[in-house]
Amino acid sequence: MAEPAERKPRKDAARNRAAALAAADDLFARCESPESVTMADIAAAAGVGKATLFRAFGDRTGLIHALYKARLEPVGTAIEEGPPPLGPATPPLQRVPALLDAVLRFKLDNRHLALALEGAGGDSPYQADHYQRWHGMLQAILERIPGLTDSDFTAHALLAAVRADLVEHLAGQGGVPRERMREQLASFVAKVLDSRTSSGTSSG
Amino acid sequence: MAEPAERKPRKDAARNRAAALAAADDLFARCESPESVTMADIAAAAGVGKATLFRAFGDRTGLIHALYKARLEPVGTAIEEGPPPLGPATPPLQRVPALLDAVLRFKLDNRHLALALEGAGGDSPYQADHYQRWHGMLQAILERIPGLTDSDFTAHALLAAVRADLVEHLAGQGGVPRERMREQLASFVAKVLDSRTSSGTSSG
DNA sequence: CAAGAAGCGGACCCTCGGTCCGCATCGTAC
DNA sequence: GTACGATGCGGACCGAGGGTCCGCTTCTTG
Repeated sequence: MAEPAERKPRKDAARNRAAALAAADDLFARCESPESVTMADIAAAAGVGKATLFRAFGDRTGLIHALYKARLEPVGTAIEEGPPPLGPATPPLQRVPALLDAVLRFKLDNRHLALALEGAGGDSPYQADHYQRWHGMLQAILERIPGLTDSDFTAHALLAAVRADLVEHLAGQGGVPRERMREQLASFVAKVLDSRTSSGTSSG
Repeated sequence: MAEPAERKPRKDAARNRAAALAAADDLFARCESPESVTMADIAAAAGVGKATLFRAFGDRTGLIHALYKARLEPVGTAIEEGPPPLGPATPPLQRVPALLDAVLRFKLDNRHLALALEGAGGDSPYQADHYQRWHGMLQAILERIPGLTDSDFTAHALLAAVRADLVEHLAGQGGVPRERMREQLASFVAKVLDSRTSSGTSSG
């Protein structure tokens, strides 16, 4: 009752929305810098007016979020309710690297999109729901590792290692091949998890 | 001879440049989001014309870089040729956490500026010289730690943990106090360094 | 002090995100 | 099928901000 909202959209509206997403997806994939893809470009490529974009998605970041969310859904559910090594049945010490590897692969597979999202506008990526989701999941898993402290910060720090622009820098300019990068990340995560987890907080 | 360039600048030019830097510094420190500080604002605050800014710094990112570089200089030299625990005389296992702590403190002390820089325009922060410098130093130190592999990636990953927007997120919205954050970072770095550094790179 | 170089500044341009409003299209009731 | 409101469409339009141009001022130098 509190939410009668959400009438089902009209047919043409749905079609236009889909066309916009497809066009945007395509443009972001092709173009070098996400900045170079303008809303007018997307509208033109989708064969709709600019206003249609803004009506459907609110603003530029809304569009990018919608795109990202669609791509992200499979990964999210795979982690939340899928089979091992990603799913909840996996013991934490294996699940953490699996999760980060999944995130890395996702960013490698969606480089331009991820870049567009994290570089979007100037509002911090840490506000975005998808980040909150990943961080929440990772932190929850970390918390189940005995002796590991500061799960909140640790989750942030680990996720920072797979930030889109870093991945792009390494894969793009750095020329680091995919598998090599996965190994390096795995090795790094292992270091964090393997260490004798007596908190070494040296005071001051 | 190959570089006759760099005539010494005219007096008023130097004065205006300094005024611009001071004004920009001030504005960035006051305003919430770096986005909200426009070039026109800076010009007005400095009492000069917009063209003077662009002549002196090339473009917006040039101005921010110049500001940042000035602030950064002391820290850079402290690491490169200062006394322990930052300077080169320090053994690697202590110098790495010292360096990262210095970076963290710097970002905490210059939050707005760092945010402005890393969020600047949309061009990756990994291209910037100051990042290259820090990464280079950190990697060089890491390389001197026996048994530690992938010093390049490790340096990136460690520096990612102190990225401006993460620091801002934790210190700002998260309300994490300064000392707490330093402890968490130290603990994280310790985990990376302390672990039995047999490279865990599982092949394939 | 004269002359030319160097710099100045604000009016101006362009791009781009975002909005407005008259018109077309859709869903529906008859 | 048709008439009629509601919903959506689209391109002209707006405002803001980065960056440039050009006639004028100020510094430098002999």
